[in-house]
Amino acid sequence: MPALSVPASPVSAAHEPCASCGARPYSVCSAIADADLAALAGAAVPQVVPAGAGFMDEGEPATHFFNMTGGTARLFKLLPDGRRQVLGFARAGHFLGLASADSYTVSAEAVEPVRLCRFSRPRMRALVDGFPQLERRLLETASNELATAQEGMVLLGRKTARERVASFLVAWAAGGPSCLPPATRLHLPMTRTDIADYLGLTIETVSRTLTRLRKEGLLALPTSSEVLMLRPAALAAVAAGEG
Amino acid sequence: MPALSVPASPVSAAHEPCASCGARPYSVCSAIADADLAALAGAAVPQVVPAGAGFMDEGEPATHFFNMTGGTARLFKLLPDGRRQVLGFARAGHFLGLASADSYTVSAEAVEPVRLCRFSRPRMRALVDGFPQLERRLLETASNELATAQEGMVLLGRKTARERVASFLVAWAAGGPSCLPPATRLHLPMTRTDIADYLGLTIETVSRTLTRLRKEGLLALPTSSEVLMLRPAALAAVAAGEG
DNA sequence: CGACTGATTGATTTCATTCAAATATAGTGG
DNA sequence: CCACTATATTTGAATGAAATCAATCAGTCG
Repeated sequence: MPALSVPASPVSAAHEPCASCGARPYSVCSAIADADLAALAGAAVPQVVPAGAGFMDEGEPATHFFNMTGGTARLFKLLPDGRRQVLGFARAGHFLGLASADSYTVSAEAVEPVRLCRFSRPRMRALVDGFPQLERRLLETASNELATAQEGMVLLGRKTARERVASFLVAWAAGGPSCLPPATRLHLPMTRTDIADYLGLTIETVSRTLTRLRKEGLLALPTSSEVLMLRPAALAAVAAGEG
Repeated sequence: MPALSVPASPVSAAHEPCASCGARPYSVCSAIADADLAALAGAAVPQVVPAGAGFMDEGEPATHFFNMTGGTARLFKLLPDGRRQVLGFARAGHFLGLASADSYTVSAEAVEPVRLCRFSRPRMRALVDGFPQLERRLLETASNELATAQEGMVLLGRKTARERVASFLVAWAAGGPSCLPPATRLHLPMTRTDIADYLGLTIETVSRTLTRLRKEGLLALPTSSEVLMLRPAALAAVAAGEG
């Protein structure tokens, strides 16, 4: 093991990134001041997860927290017979692994290649102890996640297929970096199966519903993974349960 | 207005309660040590909410946090046309009002008379600043709520009516003070409409499903608000998606 | 005791699912 | 580059679980 000295260490390139991380402004990491970035970088282990691979397993010991810096992941839970509920899709800035339990309560897989920073529990604990604002930020994050999940319950419990699909598109459009205006041209990296499992529907119903919205002129489907919102306000109205 | 003196104030009876509060061990208040209870009691305003009354309104400015000390409340969200999704039922020890937003994201009404302590935002902020363990406890609470809501998404998105009703009963049985073993005799203070709106079903389906579970011998219904779990393990299996 | 609200039961309908097939897209090796 | 295979998506027809419509039954409270 090397001595305690650090400034300009051999792995400085790997410790540098926090300062230039594009996801930082949108993530919990923004709670750490520029001057303290070294501590953050020292705890973060960058990692790439290839498309389709899982990196968090429901029921397994929760050894790490994850902060997404790129790509898209699906969060989901499985029933014993294989039925799947996708809880959401995570993009850059999303913090994963929050759970007071010592096992993960959800699973996560990369939809498209994911870049993330891994924090071991002990190191995360040390960070939180050293930077109390970080804990406040985590609480804020957890509260937002909670509100999102509760919105998900409304969608799954009380919305029609049409409203669910519209809600998904509107939320996805708004879900980019929070400073940008909602996009009207969307790229959907996930499959119809992912969408169906998120909306509590079947792939056939998702497909039919998209076709219907297209025929009604609310959107266009240049390819199966591209959506052009032609009447965003109308889609938002449908999503809200008014259309 | 009285002077700043406080110890043994005229309202000492109202400032005493934290020490003898039955809900404290199960609530976020357990983060505050006995020695500091005065600070807690100074911030808490006890309140009684009569059955049927609301005390938190989605969309209204989030001026307070609430800590339930008795009774049962329903948390819910409404769609513009009146469709309702009940997000959960809160009992003693439940902390309400968590939201990074400055407006409430959910509404709350008393199902049966509710006792709670109200904390204004500024006072809560002061408490959290003074007792960092409290913030940790809040994060823990929020994480648990998140896990519960995600479980709710699985229920609403992928479970059958039968599985939903069984899940509700099993969760309600387990939802008492966390130290007690799950009860097999349940009292349900909420109406079938509340249950239906929680499970994403209609009252007719809830009623029919309960009748079916009764005919199958999994439970008995001495009155419409009393449930006797005759085969708790079988019910748990149904709830988990195995029955 | 009637009027009211909430719960149960029955008959019918409907929205989404399931089953089935066709079409489009992506990937691979010749 | 293209044929060929595998996978994903779309579309169609039939089925089904829960919703809706409708009526009865059971408690509660002036």
